[in-house]
Amino acid sequence: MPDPFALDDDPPLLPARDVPVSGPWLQGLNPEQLQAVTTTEGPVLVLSGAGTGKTKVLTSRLAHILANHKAQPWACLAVTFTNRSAREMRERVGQLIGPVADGVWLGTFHSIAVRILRRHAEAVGLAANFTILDSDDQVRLIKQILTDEGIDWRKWPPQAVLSAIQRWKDRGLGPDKVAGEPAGEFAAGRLKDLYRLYQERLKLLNACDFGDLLLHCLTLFLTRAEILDEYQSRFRYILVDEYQDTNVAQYLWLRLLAQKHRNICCVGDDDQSIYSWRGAEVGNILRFESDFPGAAVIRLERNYRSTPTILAAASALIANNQGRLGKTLRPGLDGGQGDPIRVRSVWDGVEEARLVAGDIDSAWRAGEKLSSMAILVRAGFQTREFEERLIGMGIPYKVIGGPRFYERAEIRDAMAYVRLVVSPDDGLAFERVVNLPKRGLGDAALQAVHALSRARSISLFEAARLLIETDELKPKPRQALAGFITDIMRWRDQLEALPHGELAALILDQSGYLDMWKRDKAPDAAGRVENLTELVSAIEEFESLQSFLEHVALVMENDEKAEGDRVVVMTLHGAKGLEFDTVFLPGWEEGVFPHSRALDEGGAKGLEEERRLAYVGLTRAKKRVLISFAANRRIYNQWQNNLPSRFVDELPEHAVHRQADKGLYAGGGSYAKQAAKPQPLWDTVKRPGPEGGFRVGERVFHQKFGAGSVIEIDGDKLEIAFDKAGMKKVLDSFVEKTG
DNA sequence: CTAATATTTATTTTT
DNA sequence: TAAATATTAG
Repeated sequence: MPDPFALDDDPPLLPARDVPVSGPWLQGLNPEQLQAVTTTEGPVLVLSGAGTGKTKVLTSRLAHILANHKAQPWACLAVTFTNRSAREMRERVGQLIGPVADGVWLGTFHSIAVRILRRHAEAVGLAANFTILDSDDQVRLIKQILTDEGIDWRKWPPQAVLSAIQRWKDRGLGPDKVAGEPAGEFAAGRLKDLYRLYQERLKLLNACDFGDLLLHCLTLFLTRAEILDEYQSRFRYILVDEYQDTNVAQYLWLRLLAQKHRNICCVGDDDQSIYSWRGAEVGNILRFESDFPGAAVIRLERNYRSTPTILAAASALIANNQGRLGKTLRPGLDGGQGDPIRVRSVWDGVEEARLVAGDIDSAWRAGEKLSSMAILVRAGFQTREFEERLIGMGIPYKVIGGPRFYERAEIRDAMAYVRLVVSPDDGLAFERVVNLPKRGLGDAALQAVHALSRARSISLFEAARLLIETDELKPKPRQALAGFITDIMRWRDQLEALPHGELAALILDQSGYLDMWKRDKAPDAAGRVENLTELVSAIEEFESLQSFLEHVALVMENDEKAEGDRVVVMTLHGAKGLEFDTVFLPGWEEGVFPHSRALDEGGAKGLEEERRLAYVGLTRAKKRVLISFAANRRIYNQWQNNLPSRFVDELPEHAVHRQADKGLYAGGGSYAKQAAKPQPLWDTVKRPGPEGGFRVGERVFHQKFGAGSVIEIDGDKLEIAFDKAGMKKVLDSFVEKTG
């Protein structure tokens, strides 16, 4: 394979003890980091606590290997979990040593697996152009199988079947390997059959789900020794990010690949393992030394992010977990102890939101950036109360973690059209859009298509094409279906002729799909039309429709960057890997956090994972942490009386400052001990507000509330009568004048 | 086939 | 509460 960035034809390996070429990539590393970077030979486990510079180590290490000509770029494999970290790593290595880095096999587990699998697809019974299913397709497929098998899918939700199958795949178990697994009562004990049928259907469709990417790779390696050998020989150096999050399949995959050269470096933190419910095995990191005898274990404990107080609190909290590899975060920054962690109790969720938003507001007025603050919640539903309050106060914010672009219905529909044009035999795409927009094709017509497709073992598209030649269907649906088929074929003919961006736009237009949304009067329809326009321009960025589809399958971007200066509101899971000056941790109540369900389902292990989540939350903060809990919370319409989270009591007394609402916990509980000492967190300085220039009676528009008229003006605050939302007080910078 | 009504069920979600 | 889904009446 010719490579423009080749260093040598066949680089001689340097003797292990040779003096390494030094360079910018070794600058500014502390002794432990330096050791982690320069111990290139043999297995290395880097236990990297929060904020100890793990990305720095990974990138410097890769740069070090390449700059010392220890291996060609393409003999290095670096795997991450997210596209975001892959991108960041690529950029940073590039900055250190230039474009040589481009040749490295650097990417997510899944993208690397696809790359390998495309080359050897036939060895696992697929064609090289196999498609990768999204979760909608998977559910649809399972639903079909359940129907075929006469299993009531209302009683056994397809989602649940799917997640059971996924857990098996996470553990590297194919349908033939689950024999030893408990059958369970699920779907009358037929779960294993369903798994087998599901896999058969996938093969028939020439498709894969996400789990398959890894699983098929494993099968490939285990059944074709020569292929395994090729990759084992190729990858002299392997680097793994977030090792604590690997599942069994990924672990086996890595272990196979690393077997020959044994130069594998895994970086992770057992204390930040928060994805076990998705198949991640902390065991992988705990077992590393026995799996790779002679492994060097390097601990990075010097934290360059948080104040000593925050570190003390986080360390004390996590010390309550059993079976840790054990690390102690040590402050690595100069400066004082920092502010104590504030723990505050409030009456209810509304008051909690008021308190937090008030703090944010005064910090903002004091000149603090909104983007330096974050509200981290346990579960999505908690964001609402904060949102309402922030809107009310006119504080710009961004909730991160909503539906992702490529998961929106309109985007998936549009992509189904594109898929169908690129590969008409894509049955799932066919089903998704045959009757969208409504063409008058109902159950009856679709049943007929399905029946024929099954009887002749042909695709749905093919079956439909035959069917419209017959009188099987009533005239109306027959016409409709014929129109659909000819549309698809016509677009297909234009695949070569038209630039693919134009073709995509044409498809959306002629299919009537775009029109469907344009005509829709629902409030979110306009946004959907916009999304579709955005999709078309995204398509234009790619070489071809095929490469676009591949990109989408693999890169379900969730990198919504908060544009402008905004407070971010997100889940604790979403915050992993990020940092903020000030972190608000609301909802520290038994049942909410730790979440009762985690406790019910996970028992003691579940509790430990919740505690790790708390640890992740605390260690996101550079300067300040503000924890709060409400005595009363309304959950699904009923009021609950909550006790403070046990995690609150696990924080060391010296690091916290407790503050209780007057009258709350007055009986002498620990929250009455320290009376509320009003103590402003930030100095209040008037923030220079933008000159509004609004007039009473003027018509304005607000993102959330819609159109309205100004009723009263109070400095930069406006009292507005919204046509739909009623009377609200908002900040002038949040509304714009209309016509 | 569609639209209106009833019922259900509420963690976390890197790809 | 409210969103998502299932049922049923038109």
